[in-house]
This record gives sequence, structure tokens and C-alpha cells, in this order.
Amino acid sequence: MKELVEFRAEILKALGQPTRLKIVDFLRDGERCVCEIFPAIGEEQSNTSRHLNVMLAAGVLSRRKDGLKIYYAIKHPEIIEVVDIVTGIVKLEIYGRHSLLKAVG
Amino acid sequence: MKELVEFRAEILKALGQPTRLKIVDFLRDGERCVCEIFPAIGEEQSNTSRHLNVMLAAGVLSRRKDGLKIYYAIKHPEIIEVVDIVTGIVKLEIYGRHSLLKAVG
DNA sequence: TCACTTCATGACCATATAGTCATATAGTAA
DNA sequence: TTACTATATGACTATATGGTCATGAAGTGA
Repeated sequence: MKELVEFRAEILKALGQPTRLKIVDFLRDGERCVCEIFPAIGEEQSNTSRHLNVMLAAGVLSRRKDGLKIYYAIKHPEIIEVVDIVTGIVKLEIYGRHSLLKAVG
Repeated sequence: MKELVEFRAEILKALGQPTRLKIVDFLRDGERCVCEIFPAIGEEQSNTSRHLNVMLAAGVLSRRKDGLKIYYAIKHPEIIEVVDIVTGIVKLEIYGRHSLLKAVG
């Protein structure tokens, strides 16, 4: 059986890729079909489909079928929290690096 | 210049690997030197060193030298938050899957 | 039936990653 | 100096990943 640490890593890894993060950002306001997602993030449909599947498998997204369209949504609101906290950390990091640059040169 | 989305992905990716997650878990209580970390997580010294470097570069860990030893610590308390939230999500996921298994057969 | 739309997937390629082993580097202490 | 400890890194291997292009599968509607 898969270890807890591997499940945790799988979720974080699923979120730790620029294209997938863009998808999560786009899904913030609610579910969207693939046909809306891939133009919004500027990626090919096939590539988008693969990334959606990675996040679906990790438990990051959920999926709903409606006729021809397949709607993906963020599965747990906690995912948004995680992404927001990380965004905050990045801002701290960037501020820190800029201050350092200023201090050095 | 690197995009914000890439910084965010870098942090999440740095956390999204079982060996690195074990390191973060071990560093919860405060800084530790490499010589404490690698036996604690059961990995080789060289491999541990590489993973520490990945997290250092991503801004997940900080580093402090003291004589021969190098102490690593979690750089931002928010990292712990992220990891904890993800652990919560995993528990929801595992519960969901088990319920499904029970419901199915 | 046929044409069309939406999404998933097979085949493939280039690159990245995790890990191992041996070695280099830096600091300590005799 | 020499010997030792702690950490980092070069060289390498096997596998994973992200992406593209072409095609398949499923649903819709004429």
C-alpha cells in the first residue's frame, strides 16, 4: 500500500508545474470544460488533457461529464489555500532577493 | 526574468518528492545538520545533500554554517502550513477512496 | 447513416530527475 | 604537517516528465 508521504508528495508534485498551476488558477472561480481551459492557458488540447489527468489522479481536481464536454474543478477548497500560501512565500522570497540585491549593489 | 508562476511551481515541486518531504518533516522541530538528517530519513549522505540543495534553491530551506557542520532549517513557517494542509487533504482522499471501496464491494 | 465536436491517448523525442559510487573540498585538531 | 570529520559534487545510470503530432473514442445532431 502506498505510504502517506507518497500521497502527500503526489499532490504537491501535481501542483508543482507551471502549466498545471495555470490551470488551477483558471479553475479558481469554478468548474470549466477542457475546451475553455486550454485556450485560456495557451496550451495544446492534448497537453492540457494530460495535465488535467495528472491532477485528477492526484486528487487535486474532480471531473464531471455533461454531454460532449467534460468539466474539471478544484476538488478541495484547501488546494486554493495551499496555492495562496505558496504565492505569499514567493512574494517574501522575491522581496528578500531584491533587498539583497539592493544591499549588495 | 522568471515568472511568478514558475517560482510558485518551484516551491511546490521542491516539496513534492517523498525524500524531501521526509526531510521537511524531520526539520519541523528546528534546524538540524546534514549528519543528523540523512540517518534520520534513511538515505545516503550524497543523495540527502542534493535534496537539501534543491529545497535551498527553491527557498524552502535556509542554511547555516557552524564549523564543519551545516545546519538546515525550514525557512518560512508557512511551509509547515502548506505541508499540514496537504496532509489533511490526503486524509480526506484516503477516507473517500475507502468509503468508495466499501460502497462498491 | 454521416459530419461534427470534444476529449483522451499512442508513439515518439528531448530533457529532467533521483539515485549510486567515488572523490573533492573545507574545517578541526593532533 | 597529517589524520579526521562533515558536506558537496562529478560521472554515471535508469526512469520520469513535458511536450508534439496524429489518431481514436464518445457524444451530438442533421
